[in-house]
Amino acid sequence: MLHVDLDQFIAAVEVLRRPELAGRPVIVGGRGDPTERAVVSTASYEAREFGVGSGMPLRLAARKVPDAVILPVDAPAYTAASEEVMATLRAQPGAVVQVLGWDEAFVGVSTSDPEARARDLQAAVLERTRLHCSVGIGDTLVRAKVATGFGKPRGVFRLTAENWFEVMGDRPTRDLWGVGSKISRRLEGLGIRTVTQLAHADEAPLMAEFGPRMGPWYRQLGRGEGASVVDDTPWVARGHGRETTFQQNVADPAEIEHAARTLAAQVLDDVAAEGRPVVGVGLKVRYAPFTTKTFTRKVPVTSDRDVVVAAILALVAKIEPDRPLRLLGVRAEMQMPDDAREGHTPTRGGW
DNA sequence: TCTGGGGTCCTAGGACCC
DNA sequence: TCTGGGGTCCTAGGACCC
Repeated sequence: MLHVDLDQFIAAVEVLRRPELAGRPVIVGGRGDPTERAVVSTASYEAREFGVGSGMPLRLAARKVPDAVILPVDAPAYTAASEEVMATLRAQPGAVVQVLGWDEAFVGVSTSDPEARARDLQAAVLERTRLHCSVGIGDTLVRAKVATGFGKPRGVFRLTAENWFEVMGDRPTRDLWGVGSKISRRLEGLGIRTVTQLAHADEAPLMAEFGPRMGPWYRQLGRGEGASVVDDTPWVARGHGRETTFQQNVADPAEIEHAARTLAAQVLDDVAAEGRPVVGVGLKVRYAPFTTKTFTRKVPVTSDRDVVVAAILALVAKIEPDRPLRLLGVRAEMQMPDDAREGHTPTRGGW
């Protein structure tokens, strides 16, 4: 199968509608104001030259690139561009498309010449959307996904059982899709630093460290193995959440309750648009400087907004008084339809 | 230079029941 | 007379991804 990833997607969409920005360092994040609490969503390759990347505080990015063009995040524009890209992929003969986000998808195809297929796909996307993408070819989802990174920008790369260890074997486990900084550090505690070491590790210590599901799964990841079928079952959201980071920390209970009610109203609008009842609520708070706590609570299946708001306010009451808040988030879990996909192997946000 | 916002899934531990 | 073992449900927290 193929994995398609648009190159610097958000920055590219911005440059398309402002051609004069081509070749300039473009940084997209927050409301486009580098004095605010926000992070970089995407930086153009020109900006990356200065060491700017996704997730970096906008303030810091602005200092690194003094003449950067800093733009606000315009989600509707990216959604529209994304839909055109995905429609292009779906229009490919025999293609099964599994969307992973605004700028990514797996594309299942059967072909004797995957590289040619990948080039065709890049050409089709470029012609219809004027956007460039990179394509990974793999015999599993994991290998295709990892392969794309070697194809960037605008390239094609193939990763299969044949060359997996040759390409990935000596790399740190952090380079795997699903291994972040915390897991790679815990793996190091077990004496596992490289992909090859993970692939050949004993299962028992992995299970003891990560549990009965995740332990074996990490080892499988080290081998690049796992699902090899692209699944285009429509995605059904488990819930919706809204959160805000306060520009100044907030301690006033009345102000906190007001913020919670505002977030709850937005969440309930998103939930209502799906037409499924609520089965649980959650509250996330970040106390200054940066300690995060979550509270959750089941509710009897309901579509009554007042009932949901009351449940959320009951969680608000658990917030420690007199501790300034930096962030407040509200979430609602919805009842899942009986036919929704579940019980798949863990990919943690990956599918 | 302090660290967004939207999601998903897994694990541990306590409560409760038989 | 202090006490087993199994199962399920719920909450909190952690980790990852885009």
